[in-house]
Amino acid sequence: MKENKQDLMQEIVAFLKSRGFVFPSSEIYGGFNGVYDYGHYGYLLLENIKKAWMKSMIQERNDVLALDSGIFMHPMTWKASGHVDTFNDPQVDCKHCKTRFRADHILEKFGINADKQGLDFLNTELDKLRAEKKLVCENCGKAELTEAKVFSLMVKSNLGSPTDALSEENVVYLRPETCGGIYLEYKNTLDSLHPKLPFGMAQIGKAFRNEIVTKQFVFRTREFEQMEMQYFFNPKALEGKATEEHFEDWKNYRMNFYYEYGIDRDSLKWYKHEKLAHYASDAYDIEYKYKMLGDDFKELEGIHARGDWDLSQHSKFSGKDLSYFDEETRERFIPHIIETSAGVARTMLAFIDNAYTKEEVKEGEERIVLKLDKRISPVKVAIFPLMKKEELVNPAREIWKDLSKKYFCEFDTSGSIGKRYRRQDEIGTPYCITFDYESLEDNSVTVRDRDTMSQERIKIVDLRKYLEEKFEF
RNA sequence: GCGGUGUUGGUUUAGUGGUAGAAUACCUGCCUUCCAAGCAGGGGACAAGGGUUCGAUUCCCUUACGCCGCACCA
Repeated sequence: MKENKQDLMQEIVAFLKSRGFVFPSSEIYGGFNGVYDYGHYGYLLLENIKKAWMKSMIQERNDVLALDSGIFMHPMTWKASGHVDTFNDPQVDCKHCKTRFRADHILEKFGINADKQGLDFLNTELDKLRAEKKLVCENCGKAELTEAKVFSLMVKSNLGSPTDALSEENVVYLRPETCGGIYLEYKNTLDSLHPKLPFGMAQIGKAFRNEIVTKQFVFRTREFEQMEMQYFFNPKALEGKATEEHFEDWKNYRMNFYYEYGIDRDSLKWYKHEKLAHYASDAYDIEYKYKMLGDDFKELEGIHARGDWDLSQHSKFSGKDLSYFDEETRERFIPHIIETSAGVARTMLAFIDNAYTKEEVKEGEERIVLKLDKRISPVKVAIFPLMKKEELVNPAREIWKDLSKKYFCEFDTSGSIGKRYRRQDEIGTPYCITFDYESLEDNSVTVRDRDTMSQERIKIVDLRKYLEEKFEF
């Protein structure tokens, strides 16, 4: 099992590199830890996943609005959110065996609740334990633990003038999550688009974290992309839903997204957070069982009830009124929030993990197929002339030209026809169209299906209609 | 971050103190054509830096990156 896990992971990583999906960053300089680059097909796949998310979250709802906010934000943003002061892991090292622990975890073992506490508190408590000679290394047993130190997960920039940059008070950070932008543009959105509660704001974008450890391919990276939505509602609405109902609705809606795009139901499950942030009332994660990780479940998306904490904090720090006046209840209040937050790369990897299939085609011969949902396949249609002869190549190219106006298409003349089919199977192209000698006579082409490998003869004039039906969602 | 281990064409790998072979992929030509056919030809690699040595891809050190375990994951 362990060997399988490693093998499949390495196999898929090599596959994604050799087929132009995912490259390690800066490889010609020896590599750069914690960042990955996406090649042609990887980019197309990511775009399709993001489009699918936007369609589901915005286009097919009438209560969620789009946003694209900056990566740089006012420094106060992260003070209000608590990131500057608490978005870090206070660490304690053992001088003897070099093992590193989280300070709050050590204290919790002694029954001291140290969650989200400042350094002073942690060190005072650690000192007390040290004085009682209780503070020993869990690993080697020696009493040589250092004091708690902070490793900030926030990525600093040197934006601004040199004098500004020197001031600790005005450090500009790269956003560690995208939702901050939503809170900051909540008021402008309310004032310009006048949505009524309940409504949501959604955005996709990059975020940055100075992770101490980055491992397991694209699972934990320092630069990553998020798809986030914040849903604002009145928890006391007379006619409306209660918080729990909103929460259940969003849980179902998000889980259905993965079902609808073809992820196996058995590979998805809920994880309930037992330890909640002090402002949160409920928190669940959607987890996916990665075959390439030896069937380990890993977080895909979080759905969290955040109360009115975020808007209250930003209201307090900015001095601006972020409340909402409910015509129905004649009440003014700070809306509560349910957040859905998914990682783009993890989602992509889950789709690939789920779609990566090896099939026996003939005796002892297998093919690799990416059985992706048609809607997210990087390339929709590939067009081949049966042979590399002018009389076949030219009309085939005309078909490619026409279909390319509507779909992402490839045109390939190299190698045997079988080889070209296999190549498209590997990148998940749902349909291959072959123009042969017969086509010159009957104005028809062969359409070959990725999953069944079956073929149909279709009139060239009917191709658009045929594909439209196939891609009808 | 700690410990272990590794790094040879795009990918998968063989091998060596005297600068390397293969499979596959790719390109060209011929031929063939509906599921990775054949023939001929071609381009392509010892992670980086330093040391030992007449000579280092090979031995030693450092760094980078990967993998496994531990720890960590707002």
